[in-house]
Parts: sequence; structure tokens; C-alpha cells
Amino acid sequence: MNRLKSSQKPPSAAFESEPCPMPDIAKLIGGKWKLIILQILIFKGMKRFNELRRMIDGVTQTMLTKQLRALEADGLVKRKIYPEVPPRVEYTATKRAHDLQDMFMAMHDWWVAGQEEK
Amino acid sequence: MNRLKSSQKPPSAAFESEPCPMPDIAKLIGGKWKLIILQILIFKGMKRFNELRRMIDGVTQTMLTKQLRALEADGLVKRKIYPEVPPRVEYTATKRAHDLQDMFMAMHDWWVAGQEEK
DNA sequence: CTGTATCCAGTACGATACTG
DNA sequence: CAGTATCGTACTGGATACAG
Repeated sequence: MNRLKSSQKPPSAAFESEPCPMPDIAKLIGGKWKLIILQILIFKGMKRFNELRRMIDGVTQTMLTKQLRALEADGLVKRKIYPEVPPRVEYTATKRAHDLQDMFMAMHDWWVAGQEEK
Repeated sequence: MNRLKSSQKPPSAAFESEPCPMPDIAKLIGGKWKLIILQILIFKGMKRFNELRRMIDGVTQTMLTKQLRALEADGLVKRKIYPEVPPRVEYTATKRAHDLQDMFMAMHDWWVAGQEEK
């Protein structure tokens, strides 16, 4: 079944010539929690710190902070601090992160399709 | 600039209800070299071990073997061994891996767009 | 040519306690 | 509420040598 003979897909011009630094991309979204953080912020909108904490099963304060800081440094997450007491911090996905929607959709569809085949 | 007000995108039904285990996906493609290996095998077709080794800058034999074995265990890469001397081993992307094309394209486009904005 | 075996370093990850 | 600090562990990634 399924022997690839010559071409399973047409040109796919994108990858033919360029080096396309996948390692760099992996750096951005490679963390254990980054994908799920981004997914939440992109598709569900702004969240506060403890909201995220509750939504992500198994994450600790420490790791959530670290990954959020890394995402912020990479320009994917915007952190807005309200100088109140008790403190309030809101996290939102940047425009750059929102542009990842298509990728997330493709990723999601792929995963779902894989589950159905079982 | 760019304040997200209510909805930057329509339904995006995918993520609304499901948990969507991004951690599981990260497991599959989270390795340092997995993305680039898959990209090569998916878009450029079958490759032998040392071909991959030469195409991927900086990878060592050990790591290439490990990541290929992991991908094989996850059903993303097919390993075909020819009982010859000298030995020959061919690696190809499975159908499941080929279904990742859309995700790779989205990823690539996103990266390119990000570079241009600079 | 295509690996495997060992050993080693760096870092990613995590539990816990403490702070403004 | 939203962190920081500290410390310990697990795992990933890598250099080198060796093998079928």
C-alpha cells in the first residue's frame, strides 16, 4: 500500500530552493508548554496568569512564567501589567502570534485525522 | 496598533470545544532535528542516511539515528533496509507524515512573513 | 555505509518555599 | 494574584570510539 512513485504533490515551491530554518522555528515553539499557551491565547483570547494556570493541566507556576517570558521575548505574547492591588496581569497573543492560526488549524486537523484512522 | 477587539477570526470551530493535546503533538515533532528531517523527506522524497546527514547542517550520526528511530516509532518515517554490502538504508516519509504538508507550508509561510516584516 | 555503545555536558523541567 | 529564588533531577544533545 502507498508506495510513493514519483510525486505525491505538485511543485510545493516553498521548500525547493530555500534552506528554511526549521531549527529556528523549533526554538520559538519548541517548549513543552508553548504550543498550548499560544493555542489558548490565539483562539480564546486574553487570559490572566492564574486562568492560564488552571487551563493548562500539569503546569507549574515556575514553568508557566518561564515559557510566557520566552514567548514575550520572541514577540509572540504581550504582557500587560495593571499596577493595582491585588496585582493583575493580562496575557494576549500578538499579531505575529495570530498569524500562526493557519498552522495551528493544520496541526489540529492532522492530529484529528490521525486519531480517526485508528 | 492592533488592539484585538472582539474576533480577529470567525468561528475556528476546531479549538472551541476540544482539549486538543498540543503536548502530544509536541512530543512527535519536538526534537531538535525532527522538523527538518520531516521537511526534507516530505518535500524532497526518499533519502539515504548519509544524504540526510550531509543535508542537515550540524547534525551528528548519533542524533540523526536517534531522531529517525523516534520518527519511525511514531509512524512518520519508513525505514527500508537493503541486505547488501555495503549496506543501504532508505528513509521515506509515511502517508501520515505527508499529511503534514499543509502544516509545514503554513509554518514556512509564517516564518517568511515574519522575516519580511523586519 | 550505516549504524551502536559509552560517556559527558548543558539545559529543560519541576517541587518547594518565599515575596511585593 | 502573580510572581522570584533555589535547588535537584531527567532528559536531550553531542564527541568519540567501535561494529556488522
